[in-house]
Formats: sequence, structure tokens, C-alpha cells
Amino acid sequence: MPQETFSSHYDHKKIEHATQQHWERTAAFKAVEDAGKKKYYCLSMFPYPSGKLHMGHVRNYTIGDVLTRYHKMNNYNVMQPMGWDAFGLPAENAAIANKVPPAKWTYDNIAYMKKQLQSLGFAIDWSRELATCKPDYYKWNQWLFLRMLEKDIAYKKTQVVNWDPVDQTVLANEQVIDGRGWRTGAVVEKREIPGYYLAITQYANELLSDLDTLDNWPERVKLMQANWIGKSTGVRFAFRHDIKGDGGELINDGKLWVFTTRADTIMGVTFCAVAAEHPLATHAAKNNPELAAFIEKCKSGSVMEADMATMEKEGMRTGLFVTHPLTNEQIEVWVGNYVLMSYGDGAVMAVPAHDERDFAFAKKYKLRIKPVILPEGLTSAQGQPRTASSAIPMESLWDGDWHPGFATHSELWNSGKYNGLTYEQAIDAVAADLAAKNLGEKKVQWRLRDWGISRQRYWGCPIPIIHCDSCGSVPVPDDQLPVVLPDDCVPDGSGNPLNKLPSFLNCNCPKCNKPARRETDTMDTFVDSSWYYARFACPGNDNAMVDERADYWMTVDQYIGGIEHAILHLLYSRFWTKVMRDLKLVSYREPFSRLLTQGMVLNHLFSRRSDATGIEWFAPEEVDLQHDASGRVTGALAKHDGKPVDYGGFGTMSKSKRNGVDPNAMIEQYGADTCRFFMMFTSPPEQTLEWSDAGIEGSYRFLKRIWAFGNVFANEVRSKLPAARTLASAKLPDDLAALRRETHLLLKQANYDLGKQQFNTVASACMKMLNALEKAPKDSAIAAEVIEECFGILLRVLSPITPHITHALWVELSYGDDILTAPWPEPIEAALVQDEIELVLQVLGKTRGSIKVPASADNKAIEAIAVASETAQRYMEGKPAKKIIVVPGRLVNIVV
RNA sequence: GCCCGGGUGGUGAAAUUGGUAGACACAAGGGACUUAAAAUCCCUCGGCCUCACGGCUGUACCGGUUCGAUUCCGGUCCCGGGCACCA
Repeated sequence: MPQETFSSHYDHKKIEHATQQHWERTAAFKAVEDAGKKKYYCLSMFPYPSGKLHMGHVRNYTIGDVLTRYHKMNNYNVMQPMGWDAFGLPAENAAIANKVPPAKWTYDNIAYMKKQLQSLGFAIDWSRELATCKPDYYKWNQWLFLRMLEKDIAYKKTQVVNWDPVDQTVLANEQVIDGRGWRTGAVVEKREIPGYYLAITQYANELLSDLDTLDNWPERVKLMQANWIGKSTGVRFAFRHDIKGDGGELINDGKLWVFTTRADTIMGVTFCAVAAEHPLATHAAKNNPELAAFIEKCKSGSVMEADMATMEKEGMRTGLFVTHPLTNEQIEVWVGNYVLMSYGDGAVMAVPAHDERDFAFAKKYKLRIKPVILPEGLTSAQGQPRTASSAIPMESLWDGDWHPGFATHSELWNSGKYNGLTYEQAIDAVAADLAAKNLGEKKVQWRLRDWGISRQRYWGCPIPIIHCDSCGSVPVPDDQLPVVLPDDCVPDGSGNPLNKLPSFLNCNCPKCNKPARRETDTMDTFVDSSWYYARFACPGNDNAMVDERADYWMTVDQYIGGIEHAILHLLYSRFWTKVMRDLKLVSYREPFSRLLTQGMVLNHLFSRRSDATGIEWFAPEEVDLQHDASGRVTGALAKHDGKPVDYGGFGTMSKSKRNGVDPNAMIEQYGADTCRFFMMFTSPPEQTLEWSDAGIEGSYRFLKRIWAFGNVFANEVRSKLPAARTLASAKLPDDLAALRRETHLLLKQANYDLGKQQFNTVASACMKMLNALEKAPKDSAIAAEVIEECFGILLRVLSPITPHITHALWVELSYGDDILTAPWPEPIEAALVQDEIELVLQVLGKTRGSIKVPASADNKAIEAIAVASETAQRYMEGKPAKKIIVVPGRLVNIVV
């Protein structure tokens, strides 16, 4: 291209438009299976089409794009697809607010967000696009669900849900605010309804042990998953009783079963607590109106674990007693609001001396406390344990003076035949004695619970079941799949509109052909996202869920998404993969070989609460901030009415909380390359980011300087380049050798950082390269050659982050036709060598200066140079060196 | 409450995770160029003491290990994420 047409102005719109057209023309990102090439499947978590992109999306997809382009330039056959996690609650909320069908709202959002993604220049193969709300996708959710039913992995049981008594509808946890319904303000009740579950617990062992094979997953994610699965070995045992029900039969065969991980403290049991729904509680409440009222109260409130764990622990006596299996003591039974019927057997033993929660409960209700574990530091040989002031009583009501602690590392005391045993020994002995009486045994308990997938919601994948009065719940036959969701309903907030839609509801029983009723519950949207990565690998197949193309692309080589998905989505996907493997649909055990968990992009949260309207969120641009003296945000006033709003600190950018930042304005003003560069430069990918656009100017300036240097190259450097390059054998003058050395050093560092997936320092390295280039002499042929090499390195290292400007310059400056197909640069060792190195000089660990030593000097020589140096002599004050520490290439420390 | 992260200048951060704390930027202040402005370029920029040379101190807080600690250990505080029906 002639020099005069190379604009001196950095016109990002023109450059980005032209470059994106070039990619489209060359189908640059179309991924084709090629067995002869190493493949790289790079996947970012697909977005929920909430309306518009926010900065978290820009961050996520830029990271994925940088990795995709970096691997493409490293000669991998790359595939980066994109799709839409299109079912979900926000579409129904929008329908309630605007009376638009969720389908229309969703598809409009997809169209808009797709444009936004395209304007950012991501290397996406759009021919693989999918949306989970389309029947050709969710058909396979239904198909696999039916296979799971056949294998007893899917089954039906009751589930506890949040029930809004005014709207007569099930609420999502998000719709429960301070124990009340979000729209009605009514106190939420717990309600038991039937639902379908997937038996993820059947895979608990494998989900736990296979974590060890995920070498390229962040440790913290594996740790969180392991804790979530929560394998613990304990003892399940029974208290005996002779409490009879109305028909004269023994309730639960005369046994009250409990599970404990602390069977070593079984001799310290002073009461039991059962859930409000437990048969013993129900029985006791029959003639006890006060207890019946308490049980009713327990049934109100949220079902969330966090609420359960933080709420005030309350209980009430049942008046019933059970018999301790080892001591035959009579143990009183309480109803506790903190005991969940859905966990274990819905009952717990209580040892107030050694369990924090039981201790608080015993204090509150003045119950007996019996310590059975010695305080730390004591042994049974020392007899009666004491606190500082008095002997610890064998058994007492709490008097506010002593506390035996909750540790497991001391030996038993006050426990009869078990005295002196350790934690492990005691559990073995207790389990053996219980087993001998046929009243208990060791049991592995998992914290993990089966996955309830039924949602009483419209905008989701229909569960393919038909209810028949004669045949019960009948699976929809495969040839009638998919069960298509009508896409023109408008939910109004009072339950699932499918229940009012005869054309959907009414059908015939597949077994007996009598009129029957279609299931109206839909699937949890986590089902949709549990296998989409496999479908990207084989789009368009209407005859199979996955095919042989997936064998080529799977597993996902790099998965990128928010840390907030560390447990649920990633665990469900791993589970789904294992089920598909057992059905012989796929051959791999794990879906994602390498995982990068991006830190969240946070923004200020502002809200206002009222009983009438529930909670109302304000966007940051709708309020004026108030600060305290030190500049911290303390509150805000709404711009439209000047009244205060509550400041909620920082939180994840989300549609529902209205604190997302739309990248459009920024792309419009500065261009995609600047936005991408700024996002990568501003913080490392895994770190939480409190959003601020301060600094975007600097990124823009940098790209302008890159463009300006391109002009310098075209106008001042190119003409000096010799026809035959001599750089490989040339002896360079010092300033050019230094430039070349610095560039290759920075390249080495950038390659190292890319391996670590730390992109902010890669961006820094590019800035440093440009700083060095701008200072370089440009007055000779050899200078032109060094600049040509160094700028070529800079353009390629920068290109995954800012692909448009680097492509344009690469072509303009005749480096090649397409930077995407250029080889990734590697540092040249010869450019890195130096004769002399500088070491830091410390005396007694304090930095006092530096010394220069020949690069070839050994430790002895370095020590001699260090001690002889003027600086060392000054700070050693004539004392002899006691010890000299040499850290090669870094420092010398003289200890006197 | 439980599990997992994080806390370094006015700001975003760096330090190949036991070896020069603050690279690279943003903001601010000063200067050059300009009729002026913008743009661009140069300089200063943790705190305290010092005319300066330089010294002391400093990586949330308290304590420890070490010749040497942002990095390791013990404790505390604060912030973020997850807690199974937001996605």
C-alpha cells in the first residue's frame, strides 16, 4: 500500500470495520475438524441474554478471545463457539413488568447482544451458535432425562419450596427478601410438593476422586467442590422408644434414628432434637396446642441454608423420652427449628458440651451439659479436669463459668469404658458396641444432596411426563419428543401459565390412550447449561444428542467463566458428563480439562425497600453519591426525587440489581481494541474488579502511539531497510543491542505470563516495548532492521488483545497478509546475553547499593567483589563478614 | 453461621510466591511547545526527618520464624463469592 494513503490519524472505527470485514471475507474463525492438527477448544461460559452485555461479559470473552488467538498463532486448530443460556427467571419478570412474552423478549435480547459481541471482534465461529430455549436443543434435555428415568438416576419425591400464600405461587430464593415474597410482601411459607430429582449422590464418590485428575483447575475450585460434596464418615444409630401411634403401632418401629460425625461424644448426649415434620413431633403435637403452634411456626420462613444457619435457634419440649442405646438413660426429645427433615433422618443427638450449636441451645433452655472430652493439655491420668478457678463438673446446668471446648484432638473422659480413648479409637469402639446391639453402624455420609430439577415456572424446558389417572406418571415416548413449550404465554406472577393452557395441558396417555394431563413443571436451567459445550461440537444433528464430531473437539481445552459458578454449574456439568459416559454417549470422564475462573466485575449497589413495593434497585447513574471525610461512600440520593437510597457496598454486576455497565458507550468512543486492552490491562483475570473506567484514556493513548509508531515506521524506517537482512550476524552498537535485548527480555516475560494466563503484565510488556522503540535511533540500515524485528514482535504479542489495529499495521507495513496466521514470536537467546550483570548489595539484610560483576563470575568471585566494594566497607564498619549469602543473578547479603 | 478467595501509594496494579517493594499505567502538580486551547513531549509523585548527601519507616492489624517476609506460621479485623429455585 502506498505510504501516502496510510492515515496518520488513528481512526479506530474505520480500522475495526475493515478488519472485521476481512475476517468475515476469509471465514477466519470457521472451525473445521482436522485430525492432522492439534485442536484447541476454547469456551467461555455462555451468557444469559439479559438485555445487554455488561463489563463482566467483556472481561470474560476478551480473556477467551486472547487465549483463542494466541493458540491460533501457535498453530492449533482452534474452535471458539458462542450461544445463549436462554431460559430463566428474568424473562418472566420482564413479562410481568412489560406484558411481553418471554420468548420475544429473549430473542430480541439475543439479537442485540450478538451485535455487541460482534462489534468487539471476538474470534467466534458463529455457525455453531445455539440457544437453549430452542426445541432442537432442549429436545435432548428431555431425551436424556427419559434415559435417566430408565436408569433410576431420575426419580420423583417431595421437595420443600418457598410458597407465597398471596400469589399462590412458588418463589425462587432470589424472590424471597427478608422472609417475604418480593411482589406481595407476604410472609413466605415452606411447602412440600412433588418434584423430580437427579441422583447426583450416586456419583458422589467419583465426582470427589476425579477432582484429583483435574490438574489444570484452580485449587480453590477443587477445594470448594470437595467441601460441597462433603464426604464424612460417621455413625448412624437409634435411640429406642415405645411410643405408639393412634393405631397402636410403634412409631418408626420404636427407633429414633440419628446420624453423627461425633460418635466419640455419644456419652455426653443430654437431649435429642427432631425436625418439625418428624413423626414424633407430629405425634406429640396432637394433644399439645402450644407445640402444634410452634411446629406451624417452624414451617414458615425461608428454606435457604444461610438463613437456617444464622437464625435464632428455637425449640420446644415434646414431653417424649427415648432410651440411650449405650447407657439406657432416658433422653428427652425436643423439636428444633434448626433440624431439617430433608437431612439424614430429620433428627439429631445433642451434646451441648462439645457442639457449638447444642451448647447455645442448652444455655438458652437450661439443659444439662455433660463434658466427655478432656480440655486440651490434660490427660486422664491427671484425674478430675479443672478450669482456672474450679473443677469441671461431671454434669451440670451451665453456670457461666466453664466451657470444655469443641475440639476432637483430646482424649475421652467421663465416658465409662471409653475413658482415655482418642477420637478415632472412640468412634470405632462406639460403632462396634452399637452394631453388637443392632442399633447402629458406621456410615459414610455425604453433604451433597440429590439435584431437584423441577421448577414451577413457564420459561424453561418442559419435563416430558404425562399424568394419567389410571397409569400414573408416564414418560413421553421418544417419538413424541420434543415436548414443545408454547412461546406466546405471558406470565403474570401468579403461578405457571401452562396450568391455564388447555392446548398444552390436555393430551392422551401414551399407555392407555385415555385423556391425560401434561406435566407443567419445567427443568432447572442448570440442566440446559450442563451439556451445551458438547452440542457446540456437533451442531445441527437432529438424530442424536452428540455425534463423532464431538469426539474430535471434546474435551474443552480451556473453559473460562466467573468464580460464582465454581460449585453448582461446574459440578452439574461434571455429573452430566459422567451420566452421558455411562450411557455410552461420550468416552471422556470430565468435560473441562483446563479452567480459568475469572474474578467478578463489581459495581456499587443502591436500593430502597418498602412494604408496598418490596425492593427497588437503582442504577449507579441514577443516584448522587454521599461520602464521608475519608472519601468512602456512605449513602446516596436518588436523582429523580432527591430522597436517600440505601448503599449496599459493591456487588456483582447484574440485571436484577441494575448495576451493570453497558460497554456500548465505551466501544463507540474508544473502539473495541481500547476496551479489550483496558479490560486486560486493568487487573489480572482471576481477581475481583471494582469497576471504574478511570484509566481508559491511557489505553486509548497507547493505541494511538502504536498507530503513530506505525507511521514512523512507514515514513522513516522502511526506506532504510536493506534488501538483504543482516541482523542475524551483525555486531550491534550498544544502544541497538540494548533495545533488542530489552525487547526479547520483555517477549520472554510476556510468553511466561501468557502461560500463567496473566494478561495485565502482557499488556504492560507491550507498553514497555513501545517505550523502548520510541527512544530508538532510526538513522541507519541496521537500526531499521532492529526496529523491524522489535516492532514485529510487539505487534504479534499485542495482537490477541487488540486484533484490529495490529492486523491493520501488520498488513500496512508489509509484515504479511494476516497476522492471525503469523507464527508466534520466540525470544532469540543470542539477543539476551550480556557481559556484566548488576547485583543488589545488602549488609545485614538491608539494601545498601549494587555491584557490577562479570556474567561469568562464580559465587567466590562475587563474594570477593562484594566485600571489597566501597559500599560494603562503609556499612561493615571494619567488622569481619560472618556469612555471605549469594542469590545468583539477584543479590549478595553480607552478615557481620 | 459454614466453605472459598482477597486486603500493597490519591487510583488500577507489579514483584517468575523467601531476595532491590511500588515496574507499567491512571490521576495530580510543575515545565516545554502554542496567540490560546487541545494534542504531544519532559520532570516530580508512599510517609517522616534533612538545604542536600542521605537516614528511618512502610505491603489491613497484632505477634512469630529468618541473614532477609507482600510472600511462611499463629491470631484479629474488613471486603467479595458460594450456600443447592438468580444465572
